[in-house]
Amino acid sequence: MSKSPKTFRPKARVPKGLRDLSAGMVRAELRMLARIREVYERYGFDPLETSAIEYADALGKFLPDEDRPNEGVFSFQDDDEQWLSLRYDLTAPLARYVAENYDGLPKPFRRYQTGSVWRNEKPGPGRFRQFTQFDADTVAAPGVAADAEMCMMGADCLEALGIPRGDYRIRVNNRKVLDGLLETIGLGGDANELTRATVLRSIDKFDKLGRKGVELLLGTGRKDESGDFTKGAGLSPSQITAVADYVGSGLGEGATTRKRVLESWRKIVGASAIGAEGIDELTEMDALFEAAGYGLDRIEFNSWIVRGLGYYTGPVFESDLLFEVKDEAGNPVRFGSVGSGGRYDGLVERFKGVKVPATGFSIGVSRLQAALELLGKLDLEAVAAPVVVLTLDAARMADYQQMVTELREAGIRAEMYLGGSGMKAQMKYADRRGAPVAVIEGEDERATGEITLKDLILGSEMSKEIADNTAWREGQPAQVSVPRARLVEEVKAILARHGLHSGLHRG
RNA sequence: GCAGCCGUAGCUCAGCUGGUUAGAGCGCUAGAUUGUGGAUCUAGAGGUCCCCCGUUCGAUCCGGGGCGGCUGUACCA
Repeated sequence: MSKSPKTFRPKARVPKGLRDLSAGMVRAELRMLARIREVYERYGFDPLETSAIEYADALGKFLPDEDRPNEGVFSFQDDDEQWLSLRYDLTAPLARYVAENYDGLPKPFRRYQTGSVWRNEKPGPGRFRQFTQFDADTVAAPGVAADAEMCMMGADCLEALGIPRGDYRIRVNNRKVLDGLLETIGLGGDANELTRATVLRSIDKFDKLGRKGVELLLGTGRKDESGDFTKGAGLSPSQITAVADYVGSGLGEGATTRKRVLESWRKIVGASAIGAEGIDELTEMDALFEAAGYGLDRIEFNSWIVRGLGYYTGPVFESDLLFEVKDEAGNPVRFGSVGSGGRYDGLVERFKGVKVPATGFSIGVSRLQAALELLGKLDLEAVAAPVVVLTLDAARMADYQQMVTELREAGIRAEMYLGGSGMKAQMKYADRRGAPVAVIEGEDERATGEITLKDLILGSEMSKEIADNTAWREGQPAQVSVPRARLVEEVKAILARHGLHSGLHRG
């Protein structure tokens, strides 16, 4: 029990679902963004930035009310009492931007955008409350060529990020096909809207639960591992069979080509006008994929891709990683899609009252990065640490400053030690920083007009063979004395020996 | 949101049927070594035992509530 008066000490902790990114992670993300940007630029998209905060009503759907102002989005009230929200994706702000600037934009309007988005929901593996997305969208393009382009570009991005062909798949479906299926089994019309939503959500879970699980969800319901029960759609046995047959139709021996998949779907939903339209659209996309040489190893038609309800109106697609990801403990982690998109013809209409067809693709950069990190495929060490100039004499700081400046002017990443500890600690600091070279100028050196350069990379290797500390220190391994005037050249020589160019990048 | 498990130093964890000063390993800071990274030895710093309420003479331990974490599920714009 503390008897001292209470002093308030805030607990230092990052809010849940949010995280700090250290140097390696930030650099890794920047590199990922650069690679995606290159692909988007090559496809002819232009950058756009919009604000992170929007009026809540402009984002739509999640209008905060007094009781539950934070359902899904982070919202707060401005001075004038208007509700503001942190953007939860980059598409809704795009719709606002397009509506606001409609007359001045070239149409079709093609833009890419990256940035943080925020969602007030439960975090999970690779799922954060603040995360980075990288979107490309084409607005005012009615034909499915725009959708096909998104799929191919998505594949290009994943490969540009170092994911080999075959380790990912762009999975494509069409909401019109799903609507056709529902119509075919007698679930058309306004009265069945809720049931339709439940059926679509069940189909979406095929990947996770398999045919058996989906059939339970379509029927009476399903109990999960924790004993929690999910209510089913309550379909009849024949309806369940029809849906399950459709979901299974894109798989296995029947799916040797995309055309085959479309043929089997046409048999199931072709009688419905909307279903036939959806299949015609996918047929057209297939022709474009073929013309561009994007085979089944990159893009497939997939019956269980549904995506969010009440949003997409035509082709929908997502990119999935096909290999298993395991966490630190070796348990498999289910990562969800690392990119997704589709056609949304109604978003701009909210503002303008006229339909503006649009399609887009969004890469979940943070989630993809988390997956690559667990795979050990994230390149974390591509920037060389700075050369460290030791500061052994407080009265000679100007000399050290001069050395650092010379190195920097030569394009070498360098810093002088700015802490308050002695030489041993300074060496430890240089070591921990991963510095390739330590520059030492103490009394001894100054007397002779020389400086000591210590090759820390070489020294680290040599230390493995030296058992005795005294010998290790007295031997002063991997260090040379050189004239002060040759500082830059000699440091460069050591860096070159380790394949480092100027200390800025690894060779 | 719902369900299950969990919550003790920076990290990984001990801890007596509820009893006075809560421990270890690793890590951190420093000394041994007038100016040298690893190893070794030594010392030091670091804890409202998640929070609140209750039971009790007394709670890190028992009960209730809350918060947080993990897993499953729901949702995923």
